[in-house]
Amino acid sequence: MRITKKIKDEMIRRLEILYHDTKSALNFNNPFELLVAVILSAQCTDVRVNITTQRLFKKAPTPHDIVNIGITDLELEIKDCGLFRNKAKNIFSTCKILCDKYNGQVPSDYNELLALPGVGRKTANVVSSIAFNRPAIAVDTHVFRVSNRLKLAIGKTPDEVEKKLQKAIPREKWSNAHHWLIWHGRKICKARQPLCEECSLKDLCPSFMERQSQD
DNA sequence: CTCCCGATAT
DNA sequence: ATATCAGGAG
Repeated sequence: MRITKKIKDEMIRRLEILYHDTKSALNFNNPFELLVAVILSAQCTDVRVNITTQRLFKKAPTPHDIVNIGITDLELEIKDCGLFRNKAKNIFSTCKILCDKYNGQVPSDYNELLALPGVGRKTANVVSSIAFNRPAIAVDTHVFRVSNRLKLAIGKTPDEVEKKLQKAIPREKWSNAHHWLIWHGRKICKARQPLCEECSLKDLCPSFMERQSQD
């Protein structure tokens, strides 16, 4: 069944009320720290990333420092986050580029962000919107799952869901809505056992309706 | 599509 | 035991 524009607006309205004061769960003090944290966050909890970055930035706070400690030590530093060989290689290469091309700074241009190794659309959107205040909806695992369950934006890929979310949500709310959807996914609309009974959107949610009518 | 991958929740 | 965790590259 199709979800009307009116219902989607009501979903957004309720999410905004519920999660209006939420922000990034990743700890960072500047765009560079955010960039590294987001690269590390792939297939890893934010709690684990925050423990790792705190330790890492104490030893190597700048791109230059990370290039100096080298890939092998970097691998050991970030091992707990998983996918550590890929992440270490990407963070190292990205830091080298930041030093060589950008004077040790993170570029604010979207396409330049996207061109960095280990930076895909999701990471570029997060850095772009949080660090540089550009409207963007980063579609991570939570945003993807919640959007599909609510049928707020249906898609087989994150890119597809991103495009549909951009149509469903006014541009000035994009960056905030990204956080509303994440927090809803973390607290209520969880991957394994969603807390549908506690969900303030259950009367609007097609997935909950379907689940109801089964038993 | 597959591979990368340790920590954690269920 | 196994699904999942703020994905991206080949």
